[in-house]
Amino acid sequence: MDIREIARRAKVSTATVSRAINRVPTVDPQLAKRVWKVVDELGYFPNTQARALVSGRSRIFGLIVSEITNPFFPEIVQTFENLAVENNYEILLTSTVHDPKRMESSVRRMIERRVDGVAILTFGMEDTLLNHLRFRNVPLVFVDVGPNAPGIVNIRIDYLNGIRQAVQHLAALRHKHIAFITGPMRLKSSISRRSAFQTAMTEIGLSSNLMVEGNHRMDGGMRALMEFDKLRYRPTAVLCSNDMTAIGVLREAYDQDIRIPDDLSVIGFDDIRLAEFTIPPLTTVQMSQMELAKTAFHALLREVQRESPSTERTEYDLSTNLVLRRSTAMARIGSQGGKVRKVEMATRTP
Amino acid sequence: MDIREIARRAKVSTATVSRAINRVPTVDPQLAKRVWKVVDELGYFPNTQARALVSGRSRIFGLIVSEITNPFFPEIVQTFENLAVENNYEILLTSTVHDPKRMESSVRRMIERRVDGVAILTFGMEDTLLNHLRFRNVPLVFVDVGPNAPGIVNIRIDYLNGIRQAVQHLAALRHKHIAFITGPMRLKSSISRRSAFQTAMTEIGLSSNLMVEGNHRMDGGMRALMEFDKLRYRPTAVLCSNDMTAIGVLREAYDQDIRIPDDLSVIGFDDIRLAEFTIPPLTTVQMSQMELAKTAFHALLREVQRESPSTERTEYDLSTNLVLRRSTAMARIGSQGGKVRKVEMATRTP
DNA sequence: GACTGGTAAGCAAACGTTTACCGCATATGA
DNA sequence: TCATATGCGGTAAACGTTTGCTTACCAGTC
Repeated sequence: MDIREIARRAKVSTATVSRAINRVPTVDPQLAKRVWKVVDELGYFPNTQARALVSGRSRIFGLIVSEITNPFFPEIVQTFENLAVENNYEILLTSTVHDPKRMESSVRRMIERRVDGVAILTFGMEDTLLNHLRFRNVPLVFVDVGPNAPGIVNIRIDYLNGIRQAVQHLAALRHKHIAFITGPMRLKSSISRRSAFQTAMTEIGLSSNLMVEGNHRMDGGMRALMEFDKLRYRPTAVLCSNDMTAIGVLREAYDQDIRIPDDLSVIGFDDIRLAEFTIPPLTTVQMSQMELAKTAFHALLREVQRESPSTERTEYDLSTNLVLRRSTAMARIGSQGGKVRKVEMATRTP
Repeated sequence: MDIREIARRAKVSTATVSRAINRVPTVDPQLAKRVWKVVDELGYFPNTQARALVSGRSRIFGLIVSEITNPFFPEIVQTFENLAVENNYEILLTSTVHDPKRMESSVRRMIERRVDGVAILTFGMEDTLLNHLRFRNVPLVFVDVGPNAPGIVNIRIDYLNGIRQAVQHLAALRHKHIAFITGPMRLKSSISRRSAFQTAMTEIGLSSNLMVEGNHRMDGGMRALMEFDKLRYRPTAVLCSNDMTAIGVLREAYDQDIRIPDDLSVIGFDDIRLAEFTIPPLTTVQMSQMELAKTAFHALLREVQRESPSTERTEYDLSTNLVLRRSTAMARIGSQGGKVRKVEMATRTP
């Protein structure tokens, strides 16, 4: 069943059917109605591949993420998809799972399907791959790590604002030994977060030498907390490079009977949906995934709709903000964080 | 840059280029090498829309889920994608967000993009929509709720096995008052889980009248726990229709100072990745998302590869199993679950 | 009545592949 | 030497749309 079948039955030409379906205003309302009647009767749906072939637009946007199972992304994917249906686009979702081969295959898939644009949310991409895309004039949106080249849209994240709020919140609660668990240091975003932390600490005259490297996953947070135990001056508060790390800290603290927030204050980063439901609910720096997705999508849409290939480099800004929940508390005077609870437990347990 | 350009430069016909690229064995190795050389030099990638148009296969599988932000799905999507890249397929991911309009648009998008098959993981679909797909002979995979019709693959979940294990585990821990928080009762899967619970309870002579309806989300679990407070005989253990509900219970228990598992044992269902990292780690019934995704994908692949449109109805089985973690404990003799801790707290707080 | 201008519909080319079919060259057997 | 078989490469049709150009029709003008 194709457009010709419709044309035959509606006794018009295929051109008219095409125009009617695409709601071209010059077609006579009578004819259009006749066409639509047949279309509905037969349950006809236009073939997008044929459309794409002749029009040169696939109406597909690529979305490259690092891994779909990272709770940071589902919200983004969902928002992206919502916008896609609103605008008659499809999403080609691809994940690199931190594997260069997969990154390469992602790019290949994008090109083979002739996507109209790609949002790259994977914090880094090899130049040769990037060039494949650039060479074909595919509109590109990066977050944070895009090369500073014409025709590439960058979404810049203002890490400092939220992290400063977090640090100052802890300082106001009398914390002096504030630790930071970084992300994997090969990631630009990890580096940015860490230097925001250092800046914020220095600003208020605190030392930022209490740092250990995590991996943006829960086990990294767990291990980091164990690292702190070995230290002479244990932190009374810890800021994490993302929420998953913080959740790992919460979990390890539970195992070690370190009470959160009484014995240790914890702050995360990202504000994933789950942060509201941890135990205790996690105070964290919000970086809105919805905003991020919206910005990326609309940037792509804008690039696609402009006729002349954009030459200036576009930037968008995304701010971050502390959201207070229940994982921080006043530092206990003169004390360090750590295993204090075990004793109390002993008195309590029957 | 197209196949003709390659042909011109390699001084062969487009047919030969096509054959070389598709690794048809009859083409002379010399020629093939020449073709590949040009292909690599120019960075040529075949246009999948043109391929799809002439071959009649899009090499796209549809994947309809209810919402991507539900932590049950990312694992499935990831597995699906991994299999897709292995087999040179793409995924058209679509979510219904529990909206009939979106369900309809999902189906339309699948048809317009001419997917080679659809996995429907959304626990139910209207008949008229279903017929659009069936009419076009699109291979379909359902979980649990597929109509019992020829050509439709169903993955049947053995809820009873896992739920029986859960119930018997609780019974062995001396629990008598075991509650169940259902999912939304318009879902077939919710009904199946509930009746598995009833069966398992009846089998061992326990009454299964302690049930309240949840919504498969955290807030549903929280509300359900509050419901129990109003009861004369409060449960000492609660089984949840999914893990998100259980996480809600954990969270509400934390707010009410109900200790898990000391005061209340909690068991979830699904075993999402997160279940290992709740506080305390959640004992739950595992229904492997990876297995589910693999089964669905391979079923689709099989349907696509067979030449004659399958006429017999295919079924696959997926079993469920209890995985023990730390959210269950011995029932306290003669006691009911509930707010006992608050008193102790009072003695502890300075 | 002939011409012009405007509007709406139709014709046919084009998009980038795959593949059925054909033809040519070489090998094979008589 | 010639007829036939074999194998490989090329020609061109086909896939289902969109859209530039042409045509047809009608009304208005002189």
